[in-house]
Amino acid sequence: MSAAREHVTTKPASAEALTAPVEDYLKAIYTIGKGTGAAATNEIAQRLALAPASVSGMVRRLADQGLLAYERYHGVKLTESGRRAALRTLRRHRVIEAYLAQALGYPWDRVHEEAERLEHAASDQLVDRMAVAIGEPKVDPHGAPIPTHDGAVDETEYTSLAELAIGVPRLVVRVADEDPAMLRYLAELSVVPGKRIIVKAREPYGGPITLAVGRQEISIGPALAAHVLTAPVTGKASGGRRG
Amino acid sequence: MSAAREHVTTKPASAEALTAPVEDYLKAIYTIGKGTGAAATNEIAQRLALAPASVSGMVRRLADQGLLAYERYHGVKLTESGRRAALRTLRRHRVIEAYLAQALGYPWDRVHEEAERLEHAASDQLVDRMAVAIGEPKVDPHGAPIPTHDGAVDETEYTSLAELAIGVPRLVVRVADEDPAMLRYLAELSVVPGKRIIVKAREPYGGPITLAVGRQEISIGPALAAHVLTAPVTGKASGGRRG
DNA sequence: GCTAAAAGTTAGGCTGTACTAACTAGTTGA
DNA sequence: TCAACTAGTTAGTACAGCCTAACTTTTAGC
Repeated sequence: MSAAREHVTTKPASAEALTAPVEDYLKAIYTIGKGTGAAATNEIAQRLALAPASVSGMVRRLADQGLLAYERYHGVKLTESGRRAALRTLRRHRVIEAYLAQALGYPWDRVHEEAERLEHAASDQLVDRMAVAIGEPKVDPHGAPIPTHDGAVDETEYTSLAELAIGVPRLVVRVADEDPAMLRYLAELSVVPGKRIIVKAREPYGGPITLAVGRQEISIGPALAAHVLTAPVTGKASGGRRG
Repeated sequence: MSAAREHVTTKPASAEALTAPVEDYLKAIYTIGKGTGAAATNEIAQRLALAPASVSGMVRRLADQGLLAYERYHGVKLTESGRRAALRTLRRHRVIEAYLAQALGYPWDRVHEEAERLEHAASDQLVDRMAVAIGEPKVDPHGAPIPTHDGAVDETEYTSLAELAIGVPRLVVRVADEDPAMLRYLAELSVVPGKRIIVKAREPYGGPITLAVGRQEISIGPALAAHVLTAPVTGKASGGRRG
């Protein structure tokens, strides 16, 4: 009897335990708005593979809950509370990805899908333990920055391979994480975070981009190149970890 | 239009991807029926903390899906397919519990709650990797047997501490996993899987049971004792692992 | 400045899972 | 044998999320 009394389910302060779909909306809105900007209904719908009408409905409910600011016909913006929730989910997702890759040997093209489900089920507690177990990495396996426990995140904008100047050495810092086939292809080409590359040539009208990766020379299309982000090569930055 | 058509959701062969509530029902029915017996509506309702009416409804749908055999007013029994699904979930749950405890240092009173959510999100792939990472244990941290990948499980029935003969040395093999406070209390008393115990005395009318654990002598109530399962002490069995 | 296209919304429906209230079937004890 | 209790069911409702179809608002090009 007195033992049962002790079962207090300590809720982490404000958190009302968002549903999986809600977390997905917030994540999408955050990613579209890059943290601070606005997101259009259609863009949210496309990213979540939902009908725009569904987004209209959900968005109104989320606004009622104070998670986002919404003006009819004019897109949405996360509130501070919505932003915090989005970053919490993003942290979960990326820590889980990193953990799966580093601790369980998951191939980097499969971590995203698994994390997509686990991020809604794992507690913050568990995620923190995972982070500690792999040495609190700053980025996930695709180079995306991992938000800290209290919502700080590196929002540096990087230049994609598609818009790079020719002849300047760069460091690959991040690649898009959603398409497994693309990730396998990039890994084959050694275009992975931490690699030094130089754009050698770019053909006009959507033509191929030629680049040097290590001692190899490869050609990729602009659609793929747009999914590879790069940073300047500096003395201190190297090896696939930023910080 | 044509883009929407492409949304093919490649289902993994037979598995229709059960929802979390469905998996919970199957698990509950399996546990109540000990694998083969029947489960009463009210018992399912109580275990899942739902209204009996809700169970009636769900049970009919599960019967339609071929997961269980159902005769109105006479309880339900898992079909072979239902049993397989239940064991798949049970395996997930217990491997996750074991992994959390062994690989991430989770305290044994918290693994159950976390696993309760993760079991619905983790892929079989991930669960297998976790199992390998901790050496394919046969039991979870509370001593519950872990079903194998192909649905085999140790269904040995053990004698609870409440119904034990006096003076006979026994081995604790399993404790109930759901109540964190109870688990902390048991750990305090060193009543954990693998421990040798002897019942020294039992008072009638629900009175305390006195037992020797190591060099200590302790007294517990029959309600608690019923949640501790024991096996005979043999030469080969020892140390908290069965098999 | 107007009109057509694009973007977004509302209306109405469906499914899954839960609830309460009211009813029925099965069981048990006098 | 049947009344009363227990167990289980049906009926009707709700809510979250999704959908399509039809409508409205905004925007962009002339």
